[in-house]
Amino acid sequence: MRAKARRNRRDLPWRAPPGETPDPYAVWLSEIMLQQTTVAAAKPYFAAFLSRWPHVEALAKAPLDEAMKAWAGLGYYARARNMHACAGLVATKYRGRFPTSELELRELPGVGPYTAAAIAAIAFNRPAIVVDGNIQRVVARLFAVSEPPRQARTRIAELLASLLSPERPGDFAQGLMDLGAGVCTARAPSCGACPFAGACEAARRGEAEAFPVKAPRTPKPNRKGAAFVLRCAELTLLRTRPPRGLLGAMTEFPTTPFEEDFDVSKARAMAPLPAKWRLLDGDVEHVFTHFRLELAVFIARVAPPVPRIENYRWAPARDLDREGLPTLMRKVAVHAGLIRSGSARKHGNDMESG
DNA sequence: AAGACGTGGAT
DNA sequence: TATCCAAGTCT
Repeated sequence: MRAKARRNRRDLPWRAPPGETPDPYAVWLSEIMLQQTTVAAAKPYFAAFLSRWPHVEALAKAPLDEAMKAWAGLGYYARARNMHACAGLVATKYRGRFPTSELELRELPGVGPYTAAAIAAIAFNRPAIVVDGNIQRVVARLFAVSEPPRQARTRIAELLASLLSPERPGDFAQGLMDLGAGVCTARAPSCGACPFAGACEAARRGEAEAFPVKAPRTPKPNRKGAAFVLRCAELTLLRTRPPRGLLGAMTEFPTTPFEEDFDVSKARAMAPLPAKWRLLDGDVEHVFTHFRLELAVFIARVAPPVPRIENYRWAPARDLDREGLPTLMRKVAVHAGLIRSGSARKHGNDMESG
């Protein structure tokens, strides 16, 4: 079993070679990036961050907006704000060394019950009970847990702890996560390849896919709004969103609020300045976690000299990529013809497709 | 306690 | 096209 487990081990950039101790900073950074995010999406960001900020004190010294720019496109931007605050705290309060206890880790911004346990187990080999989405699924199937994971989290943790007390908590947690990611998958699990199939109640019933039980989902409302793309010479008008809430602290084109009953015909009055605003054909469509957005895009051009507008700034339209726009705003830029749809992202290497 | 909070890929 | 899903946290 151990040999097999080693063979099936995923080789990931934040993992230390077998037998070696991983860098706590890299473990922490990867765990923050992987929250609700696929491995494939996190990889290029992880590489870019580690290369640019090789240790926690370097990241702590970086201006917040630089960290936000580097995070742009990954989503859940509160993670980036908390990440930066956490780096500052570790650099000062802990002199650059991450605390090793689950309790202290849990107090760091952006570090919840899962991440605290994961860092304690993986980086410090502490006997923490690590329960992520993969492990919830594995345990829910093993015991045919009848409640959705969110309600059953404590019970799932207890069931997991009752299984065994692993010698190497970090390897145990990561092994279970790999099992969930590659065998005990959400859809079409490979029970025939699972070493625990014989002990699995869901598999015994032949209904592995029925677990974990799904919570009823709330429908996504539709919201509307408008964005304003203003050009002056080779510059375009940008601003920074408020530090909390949707896309908090991220760069954007001026926008209206996003509302269900938004009236596009009244949008021009909300523009950053009076101009000959032209409504572009077609909306920008974007799906957030909790609502769909149809964004109308207005464009206008003003003649130099470049007007100074409080709370706004002008940036070269040529290299908007360096502004670190969230995906919604990239779509606006594409729609307005400022950048091409295949234009290289900060970390991706996707080529122009047309 | 339950909603807010992004994005891209797979089905 | 619609829905689901991916190493959750904060309020």
